[in-house]
Amino acid sequence: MPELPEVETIVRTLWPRLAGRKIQGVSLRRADVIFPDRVNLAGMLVGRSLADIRRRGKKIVFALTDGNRFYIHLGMTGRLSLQLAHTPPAPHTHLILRLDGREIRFSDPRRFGGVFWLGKNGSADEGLGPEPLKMRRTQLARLLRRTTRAIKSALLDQSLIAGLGNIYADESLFAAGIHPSMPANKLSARQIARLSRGMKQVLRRALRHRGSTLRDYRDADGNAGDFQKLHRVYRRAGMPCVVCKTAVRRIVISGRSTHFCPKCQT
DNA sequence: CCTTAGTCCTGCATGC
DNA sequence: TGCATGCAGGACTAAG
Repeated sequence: MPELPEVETIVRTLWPRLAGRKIQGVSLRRADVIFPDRVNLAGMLVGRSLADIRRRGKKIVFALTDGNRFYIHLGMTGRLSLQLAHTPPAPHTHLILRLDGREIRFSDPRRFGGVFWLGKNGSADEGLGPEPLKMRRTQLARLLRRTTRAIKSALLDQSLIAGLGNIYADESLFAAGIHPSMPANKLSARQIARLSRGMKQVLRRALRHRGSTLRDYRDADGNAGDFQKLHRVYRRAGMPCVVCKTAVRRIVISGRSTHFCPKCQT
């Protein structure tokens, strides 16, 4: 599932090559991936140029030179790719933006993702907490102090911290040596410090490895990431902890599978 | 406040 | 071999 490192990698592979390009045409193959559904996307996009593409949380935010903006959320299985126009589109390609000889294509088999029109006034920050890589330890402490939920659950809450998903929440908690069930407001100052550091370290490493490809994720050029090889707990239930050899456990928190080492995480 | 369960959806793994 | 079933989960909603 694309989380912060995957989404950031897509933006980094997309934007440098698309700066200023004009959208020549729009092919909407499934109208129900557009929100709100009344938006005439083609009418708003054709003839406009790309002023910016950036990431906010897990959103890919497109800015047009006329001041309008929209974002794409990839959900579970969404992909955004830059391909030559003559390449046959992958199955479940819902939206195509034709540029010069190339196209930006949005595909998403499971359709948990979508294209969200913001217009000139809508904000991509809506519903999102701060960026984890820009967060200071004190800010993290402030956020976590005011909730009693399990820390794992808090890390997944985009309105608290924007960009972590199931993989990086589990990996961050392992890096910090914190049990995922621990109530967020019970973390010691020391644990907060370890989490602040561990979370950023995990995200930066994942960025360096261009994200994690378990099945679906690819960057805009179709390349897989390789951080999945460095996962220390995620989807490693029953396998020995890389630090202490204790079997990694899998439990369910907030309906999400959660992986941790019972010895290293307390 | 919190949690759980259900919803959306398809592809893949499993089991008979 | 082929079918049915279960599971994965990001974000949201409803219910308890």
